[in-house]
Amino acid sequence: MSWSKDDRESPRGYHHGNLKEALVRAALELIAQKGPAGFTFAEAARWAGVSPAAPYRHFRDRDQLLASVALRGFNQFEAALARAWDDGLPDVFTALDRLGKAYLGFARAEPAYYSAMFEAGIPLAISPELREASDRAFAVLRAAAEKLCATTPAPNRPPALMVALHIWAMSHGIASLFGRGDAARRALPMSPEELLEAEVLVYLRGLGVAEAKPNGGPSASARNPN
Amino acid sequence: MSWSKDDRESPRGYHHGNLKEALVRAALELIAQKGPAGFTFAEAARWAGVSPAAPYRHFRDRDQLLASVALRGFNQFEAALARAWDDGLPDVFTALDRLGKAYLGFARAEPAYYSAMFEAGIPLAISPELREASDRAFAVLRAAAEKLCATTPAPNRPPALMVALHIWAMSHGIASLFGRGDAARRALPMSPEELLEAEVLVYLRGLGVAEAKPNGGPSASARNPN
DNA sequence: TGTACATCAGTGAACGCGCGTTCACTGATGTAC
DNA sequence: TGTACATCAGTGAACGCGCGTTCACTGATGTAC
Repeated sequence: MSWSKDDRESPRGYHHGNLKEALVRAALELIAQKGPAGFTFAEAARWAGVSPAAPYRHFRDRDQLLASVALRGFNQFEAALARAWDDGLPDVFTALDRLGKAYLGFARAEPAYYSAMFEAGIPLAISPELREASDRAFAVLRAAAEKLCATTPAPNRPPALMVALHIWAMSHGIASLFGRGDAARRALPMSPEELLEAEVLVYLRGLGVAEAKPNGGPSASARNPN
Repeated sequence: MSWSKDDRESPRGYHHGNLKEALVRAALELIAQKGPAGFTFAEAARWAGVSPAAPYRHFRDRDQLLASVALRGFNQFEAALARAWDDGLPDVFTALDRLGKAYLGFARAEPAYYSAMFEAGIPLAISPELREASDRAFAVLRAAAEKLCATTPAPNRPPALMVALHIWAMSHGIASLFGRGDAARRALPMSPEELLEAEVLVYLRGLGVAEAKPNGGPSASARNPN
């Protein structure tokens, strides 16, 4: 997120070369430092080493820049979730546990992306790409829910969409209440990861799918919440 | 939230009479309109019909005013939750369902309070009162979790603190992802209330406490999520 | 290979604006006697 | 009951500042011929 070699290596002349990219990175850095509110168009320009008028060549306004940040965030988020889920291999429960950890990991490692995506108040309707990117990210959760539900015999199989929304809500709830270490937070009896894992475990048992692996739980690091 | 009779009835002379109160209300109104970021000290003063220097008699800065808003928010939140929980009467499950609905109801009816409390980035450490108010609100969830856990035989009774945190995370997750109608949101197959109720039901079944009332579920409006 | 020209990305100066904050002040209120 | 005085809450003018936005401009790049 800080200056990388790429930014500095050629001392740039009149043309920046990759200003759009640099502005997105500047925005990320500023959001990380001061929250989505504490970032201004002018400061992003300064950060990119460019005059205050230059950003207007690339973004109509602040919101469009923020939307651009959120868009990249959703893409990276989707990639991280998909990588963790890995099509449910080697088994649904192990993969689901990885998925939850990836969710929390992303929120913690990329708080700027996360807040641009979920807390900055950018409406998804601002651009079709944004909505699509958001949908693709959710589709990973949805796919996981499908596979999970498929382990239950059809008669009382829960609706996968609902399960996906529940998993999302649990993950987001824990991420946004306890997931970012910096702010003065409530002391917890366990890490956010453990808390989420336990929550999902209980939930799965309630769905009637977790019984499939009664001995030891879904992953090596699982602890019995009882 | 808008001008009530109290504000207008005496046309006020040199002294406002209740400026502190009026500033808190102005902040609430402004936060409701434009989010916690889009509210300024100066505008709150204008809203209260007072010179821009006047607020300094009552608040050191913007953050202290925001903290004051959050403090009142926690107090009202606690009251609403406690009223809904009603000591777990007539039975734990009915009361818990009311509690969840009260949580979502508060977040929807008082988005300004809710975001000052959870999203404005005010650290709880800013004042002891704030932390205490927040603790008291959480204590209601905690009490509910205690009573819930007490329905399970001791040997594998889940830790109440963990259960309280889980319930909080579910409620907050749903409230902040789907709970506020205004922003362009994702289309849902059910209302946030139904979604949360179903989620908690599954979770309770997973805990092993919901079996106590297998027929019909915890409340009249409960739907079997299967 | 060289030249003319169009296009493009960034400049820098300027503007109006609202904000946060300060200051000496003044009008209102309450209290001591 | 009246007067003097202290305290307090709000005034209004002023300041420096950074922001968003515009404008005519200019340096660099690419392309046609």
